[in-house]
Order: sequence, then structure tokens, then C-alpha cells
Amino acid sequence: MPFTAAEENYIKTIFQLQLVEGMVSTNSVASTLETSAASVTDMLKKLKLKKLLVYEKYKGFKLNNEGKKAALSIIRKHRLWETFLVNILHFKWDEVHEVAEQLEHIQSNQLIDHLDNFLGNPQFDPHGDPIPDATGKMPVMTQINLTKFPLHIVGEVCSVGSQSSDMLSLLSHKQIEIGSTISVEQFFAFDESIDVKINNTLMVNISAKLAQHLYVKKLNYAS
Amino acid sequence: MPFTAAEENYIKTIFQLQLVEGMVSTNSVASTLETSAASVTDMLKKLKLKKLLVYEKYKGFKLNNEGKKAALSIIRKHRLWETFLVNILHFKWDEVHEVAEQLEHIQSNQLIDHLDNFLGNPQFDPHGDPIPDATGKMPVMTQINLTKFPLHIVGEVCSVGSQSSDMLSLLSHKQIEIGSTISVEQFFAFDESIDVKINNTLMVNISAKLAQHLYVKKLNYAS
DNA sequence: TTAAAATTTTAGATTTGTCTAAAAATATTT
DNA sequence: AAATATTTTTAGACAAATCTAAAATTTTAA
Repeated sequence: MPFTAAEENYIKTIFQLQLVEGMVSTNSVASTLETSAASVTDMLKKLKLKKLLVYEKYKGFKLNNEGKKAALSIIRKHRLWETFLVNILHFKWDEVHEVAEQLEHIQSNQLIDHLDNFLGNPQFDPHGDPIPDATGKMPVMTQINLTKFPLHIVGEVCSVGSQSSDMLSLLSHKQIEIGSTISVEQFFAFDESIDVKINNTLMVNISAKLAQHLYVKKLNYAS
Repeated sequence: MPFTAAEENYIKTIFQLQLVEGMVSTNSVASTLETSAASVTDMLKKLKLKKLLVYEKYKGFKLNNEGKKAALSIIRKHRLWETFLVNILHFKWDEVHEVAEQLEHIQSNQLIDHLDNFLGNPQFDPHGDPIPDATGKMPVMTQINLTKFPLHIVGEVCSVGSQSSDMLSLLSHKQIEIGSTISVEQFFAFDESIDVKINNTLMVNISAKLAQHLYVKKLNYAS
């Protein structure tokens, strides 16, 4: 059962809306996709016919398991392509969305599996968002080591991997504490140190050793 | 002026037909695209309106310069994607066509330019067909050194780069002469020797040095 | 050179995805 | 709780790309 590009766009949008809202409304989909409410209603009928969602007139709707499975497969494709565009073709991370929106509709499991392998089965895309695997499982982004945190993404310091007073005093000297927001701005290959921005203002340098002991979780979702 | 996927498929098909026929007929396009003659007529009107072809009712048609430019851009995309699929994602060369048919319709010059660079600005695709550059210029495949000839493609030996009797006696020992058909079947990295098939039957091994002196041109086109 | 055959075009219908305008249902407010 | 506002759905239309069947044109051949 392949889907059209239009169907896939609706499926993906509904999935993302129901993550935060639970139940989804016609208008919210319409404004996200920048289309009319009437068009959304039309598409809902088709998707209901294909047994992808639970929907009753005037009552709101949400994807069922089949629909969620489809959505995860599309999101997988989108995020793998974004990873390809940034890591391999050296697009800037804010230039990839439009192209990935097209690439995600290419129909070929073989293509996606090969791409996944070529990229080294990445767990997170360049925006820091988790990439579902072929079975639809998403790695939960609880916390991730600062050394593996994507560039220019704002996260929150959520744990420190050691309680040594030497380390804690260094942290306070750099004005870093649990709950601080942090983003990695630059990586220096020579000594593997990184420049990070704390609380959106202060720029400090962090050694590789310190970074290895800081765990961060992503804050605001994008893409 | 972006084209729809359907328009692009017609443009590409007409281009390839007019290369051999000069003038193109409705039926030839219909059978190539496995559609009805009526559909072709409909599309011809649209393409004429967009000033891509010279067409008068019942008289046959062909792409004008604008149309050829469009066709070359599509062929460029198709062949670059095929190169990517085979060289980078390790598809077999006979598995790529269907996927490349989809990928060629992705709209992004930036994407194609980056892909071209990433692949090292290849001149020929895995089938041995020439890849147009960004301005639409195609390298003419006159003859190409055997060491650069694509795998599993049948070519014709068209010149030998030396007249030394040592070399010519070696060639006749291996039953290779001007006009023999030849295809490269395997490359051995250790000594850079290659196994080739001569006249579709005899398999012989050729040293790197000998291969460097053999020039071959591709025989039968495939896409 | 006219009759038959083949090709091409037109006419009218269908599917997909979209739209606007109006009607129906639900929600909000006084 | 009635009036008003908002949301959602329906009705009818349109553009793109396709189809079949019939008409128009060109080609072939008797």
C-alpha cells in the first residue's frame, strides 16, 4: 500500500499534531499545511477509507496504529535525507527542509535501507531529532553526552557524570549548572575542545574531558 | 519555470526519440511511455503552449532549443542519481532505473550541484552514458581508456595506444583485435589487472599496463 | 486513384487534490 | 437558554493527467 505525496503530507502532519494534542482538529491541520479546511475534510475521508485513522464527523480524529506506522516511516525517510544533505552534501542545517520534503516521498525501501547503512545508521538527525528505525522504533532522546550533541541546537544540562569537587568547581566557574541551557557552537579538532553558549549569552570553551561528563537533553523541537 | 513530473517524462522521452528519429510521432511516444495516443496529444498541446516544442497537428513534432535544454537537465539529474546509487549506495547497475526515475524529478539546483561535486563531477554514469554538465554540455563518448570503462558494459575495441610488436603479439595471443567486442567483468585491486570478456564469450585477464593502451567505445545505449 | 488501413486528434468522462461559498453542527457568550 | 461566533462539512467547480470511443486526417495499397 503505497501512499501519494499528498496523503503522506497529511499523515505526517496529523502524527506531529497528535503528539502534542492527543486529538487533532480539522483547522489545525489546515493551517499547518496552509490549505483549506474543506480540503482537509476531503482527505480525512480518504484516509479513513484506507483505515489509517479514527474519525467521526465533527468529532476530531487521530491516526490509529496503522497510520502511526506510516507516519514513522515517512519521518524516518525525512530525517535520513536531512542527515545525508547535511553530513554528506554539506548543506547548512537550515537549508535542508524543503529538499527533504521532496525526498521523503521517494518510494523505495531498498533505497532507504542502503542510505541508512551508508550514513552509519544514525540515531539522530542534524536538528537533534530521533530517527525511527526500519521497524518504526524511535530512540528516546532522554539525555545525550555533550560530545555527541548536534551543533547549534539548544539543549538543557540535565546531569553531570561525576561528583568530584574539582569538576563541580570548574562548572560553577564557567557558570554552568543543572538546568542551564547550552548549545554547541564550534568543535576544535586539535584538542577536541568545544565552544558552547550558556543560557543563550555566555560563550565558553569546554575541554574534551569536561564535555564527556556533561549530559544534555534537547529542548525545543524543530522540523 | 518548473515542470511537473509528467511533463518531464514526456520531455525526456521525446528528446531520446528525436536523437535517433529526428522527427517524433505520437505513437512512438505513447508506446515508450506505455500510455494512450490521446494522452500524448493532450500533453503536446501543453508543451507547445509552454514553447518547448515545434508541433503542428498530424505533422509530427520535436523539441526546440528550450525543450532540449530542459531534457538535458533531466537527463543530468537521472544519470547523477544513478551514479550515486551504484557508486555510493552499492546498488547493482540493473537495479537503479526505477528509483532514478523518481529521484530525477526532485526540484533543487543546489541539490544537484552538491551531488555532482560529491560524486567528483563524473563524466559518465554506471551504464557508460555521458552526463551533461550544468550548462547542458555532454561529453561525447568517442573512445575511452579501458581502465576507465564501466563494468559489465559491452564496448568495441577501437584503437590501441601503441604499435609495439610486443603489444600487438600479446593482443593477438589474447584474441583481441580492433572491432572485437569487450566488456570489463572484474577489477582486481591488488595488481590492477582486469578480467574482460571478448566477443561475448572468451574470458581473459589483462594487466594494468595493457589496459592503459586499449581504447574502447560503448556499443549499445541503455539508459 | 480511390478504398482500406493506420495514425492522430477531438469529445466526453474519470480520478486526485484542490478551491469557494453555503449549510450544518458545535462552542461561546451574554 | 437563546443568540452569536466558530468550526466543520457539503455541494459544486476546476486543473492536471489520464482514459475510451468516435471523428478527422494521412498513408498505403489494390
